[in-house]
Amino acid sequence: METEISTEQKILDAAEEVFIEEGFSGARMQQIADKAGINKAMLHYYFRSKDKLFELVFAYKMKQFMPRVESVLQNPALSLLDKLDAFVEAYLDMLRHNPRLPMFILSTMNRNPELMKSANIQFGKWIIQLIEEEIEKGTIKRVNPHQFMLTLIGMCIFPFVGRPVFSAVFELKKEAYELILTERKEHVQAYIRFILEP
Amino acid sequence: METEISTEQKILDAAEEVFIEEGFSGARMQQIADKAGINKAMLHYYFRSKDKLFELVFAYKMKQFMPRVESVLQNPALSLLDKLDAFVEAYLDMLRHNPRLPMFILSTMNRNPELMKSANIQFGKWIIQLIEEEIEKGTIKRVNPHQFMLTLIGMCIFPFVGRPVFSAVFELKKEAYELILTERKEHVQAYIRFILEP
DNA sequence: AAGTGATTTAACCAGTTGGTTAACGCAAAG
DNA sequence: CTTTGCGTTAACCAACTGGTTAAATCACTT
Repeated sequence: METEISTEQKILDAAEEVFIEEGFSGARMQQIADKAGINKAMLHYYFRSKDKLFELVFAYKMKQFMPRVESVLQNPALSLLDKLDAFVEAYLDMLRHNPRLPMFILSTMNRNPELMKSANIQFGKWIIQLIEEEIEKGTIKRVNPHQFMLTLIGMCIFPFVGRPVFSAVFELKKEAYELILTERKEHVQAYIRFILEP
Repeated sequence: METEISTEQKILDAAEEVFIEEGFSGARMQQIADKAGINKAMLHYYFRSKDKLFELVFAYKMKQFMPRVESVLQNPALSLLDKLDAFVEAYLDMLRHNPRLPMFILSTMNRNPELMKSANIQFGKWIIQLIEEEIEKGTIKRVNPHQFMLTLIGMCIFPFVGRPVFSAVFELKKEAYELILTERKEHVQAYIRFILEP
């Protein structure tokens, strides 16, 4: 049985694909219409303009990109190490299912930094505070929280945004790079423990 | 005294700025002409087409982006740790002078992976081989060379491509982020020693 | 001064782009 | 059966885009 997909949703799906592949200025309304299997005028009927359509797609993708970790972070039964482990686990899984997401968000934000409004931002402060508390308590080694988080997030994201360059420089074929991505989770988690465990 | 700048060079400089700011599809030939202070027809007189002009700019920027480390890597007077230290030192300095370079290269390569031809690629193999040799000799700890290099390069590049997102999430103002970039070098070098020193 | 080749300009052009419009189809409501 | 309002379409449009052209200007040689 076929699930009915509304025209609106077909447009959003197509727009997502095209914007991620081509970026805002590279994307063409006609291309989105074709991919959605509809008339170009429908795009403007449902979403007034290219800008509006892009805003919606971007906000949706941004939500996906920002880790939803409030519940994990606030779970008192978990140590900081366990929390970070869970974060890396979930985040790397999500990225493997959306490998082009990071480049889409990062490159869009680079040309349009004010777009950040559409995102939930709170968890940054929480993590920093959490790290500082644990350092005070002496349960983890003393590190610079921002430098540490920059490295940690970079370790998750860079394999995806840097893939073409990295696999060219180190002459890694598709399968070899896939293997690296598979093993990345353990590697990052080992890094966390190695850096933080007293 | 004023140094004469050829029209050709003025165009290249302007094209570089515009392509880096806007990307290929976002860049406009008229904008490049305006920035170079010349007529649009001159662009086509000196460089046949937008594609040709972009290719030149990209190849030039790619050369800048790829670290030139042959001499350092092959200097037998330096230990691997010293070589990596020197690499990080030089590379982070270069990036601080060209903060938008990484995003330009990475996003272009993501949409156009075959452009890699224009780059010198050899140093990847050398570094991997070097790391494996040192592991054999027991002078550094046993690590997965590719995972290690992915982390190391990511540590250098991510602060630049991820800046807008990161500074928003952690609510870092310009000065705070600049400080982090300043301290990044030491942080990366400390990481290298911490991971590799037996 | 006239010729010559490279450089520069304004005007132009055809194709593309985001966006609009007016008519049409069609199901539900009256 | 007619009306009403949403969904859909083809045709259209003005602005913009990369690219061209023919004439003008400049620097230099003869």
